[in-house]
Amino acid sequence: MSDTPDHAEVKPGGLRERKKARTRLAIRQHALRLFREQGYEETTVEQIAEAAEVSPSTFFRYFPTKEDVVMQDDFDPIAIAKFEAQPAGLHPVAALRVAMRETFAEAEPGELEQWHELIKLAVSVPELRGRLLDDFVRTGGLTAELFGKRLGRDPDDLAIRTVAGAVVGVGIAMMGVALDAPDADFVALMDAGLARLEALPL
Amino acid sequence: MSDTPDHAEVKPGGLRERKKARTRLAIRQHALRLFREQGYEETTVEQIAEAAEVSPSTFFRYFPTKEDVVMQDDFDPIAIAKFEAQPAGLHPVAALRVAMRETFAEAEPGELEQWHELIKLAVSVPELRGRLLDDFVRTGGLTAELFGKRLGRDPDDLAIRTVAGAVVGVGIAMMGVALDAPDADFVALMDAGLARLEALPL
DNA sequence: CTCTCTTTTAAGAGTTACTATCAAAAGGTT
DNA sequence: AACCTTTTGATAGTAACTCTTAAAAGAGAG
Repeated sequence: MSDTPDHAEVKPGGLRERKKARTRLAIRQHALRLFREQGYEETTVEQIAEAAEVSPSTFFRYFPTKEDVVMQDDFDPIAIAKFEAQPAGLHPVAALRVAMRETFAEAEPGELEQWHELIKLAVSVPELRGRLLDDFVRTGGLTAELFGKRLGRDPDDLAIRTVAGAVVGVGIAMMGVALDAPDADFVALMDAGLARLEALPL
Repeated sequence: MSDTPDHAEVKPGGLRERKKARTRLAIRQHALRLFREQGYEETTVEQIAEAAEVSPSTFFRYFPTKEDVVMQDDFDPIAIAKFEAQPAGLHPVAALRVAMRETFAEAEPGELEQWHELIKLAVSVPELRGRLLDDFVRTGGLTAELFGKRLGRDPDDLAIRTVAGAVVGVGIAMMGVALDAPDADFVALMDAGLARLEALPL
């Protein structure tokens, strides 16, 4: 109950934390490798655990579900900051475009590449696809909030929610396009799609 | 191999077919009742099977997954026909609005009510939500095709896919709104949202 | 270094959705 | 009644989780 634990407090750079991070990374990388080699559904959690040299229970302590190994957005918070940094007069969708372009431009090459691979995996596996879209919906809510803040309006305003929904829809559609044409530049597609949405009144 | 089976052909009005329909209905209704009473996740397939007086294996013969008991659109084919019946000059989104309004206007009151209940269930259960959105994506592809046909253009045209995606996105957003405000008229919301999309160039 | 507290991990058993197989039951035809 | 086909149920098995519990390992205090 006290705010000064008796013993063994969590040190930011302690062995414990480092080991945890290493274990997490190991599980993730072995999982992704196995998914690549033999497919998502064909890979069992047990195999992943074995490859990463941990027990299945440990796997589930790090990732609540098998899906979570694939699903984790690291881009959201960065993109949000960039969005909010745009000049106030800009159309929200325009601001979003700039934020998105900047975010991906700054990402490291390997990171972007892995992100593409994950997207492809997520889109092609039904189980993951559902989850991916779930994330999209969350993003839609977030978008509505950001738009509302920028315009000084209620984020529940129907017009705002409609446009935010359209943004999400374009994201989903472009993901489909990217699936059909694997070499397509997803960021460019997204930018072009969003450009059209700037015609929407707000 | 011949087109005249030796024995036991499928007669449209035979006992077999009627019994199958009855079984299917029984499973579905008992499942939905149990979901209502004790929640989706809390209800096991075994319970449903027992309530419907069939074996678990039979349950899975009728519905490949537990999710499928909830998920089944009966409206799509009707709405498609209505969409294609609209005059050619109309903006695709406008045609879609008319088709949607007519489809729901013709639905029987009980049917619409049950549909609302299913939507609410689907939106609130993560597992079903994923599936619902998957359906939405399928609908997006369908929409792009219908738009393409109507405009005499390639359905893979980026503009068309973008607008179709926006339609889907609005659907998702309005579903969210309907969740927040349970008494809202989903059809009216959808119509209002789509109205805004008519501003998009095509 | 050792004792002790805390966190992390492993092991085990159990639940549930789903698959596969195969024999029994019921529908339908001759 | 004889016979084929479809439907059904029983059984066994897999894999993703969940829960509980005890061992192992990190970290501070003496």
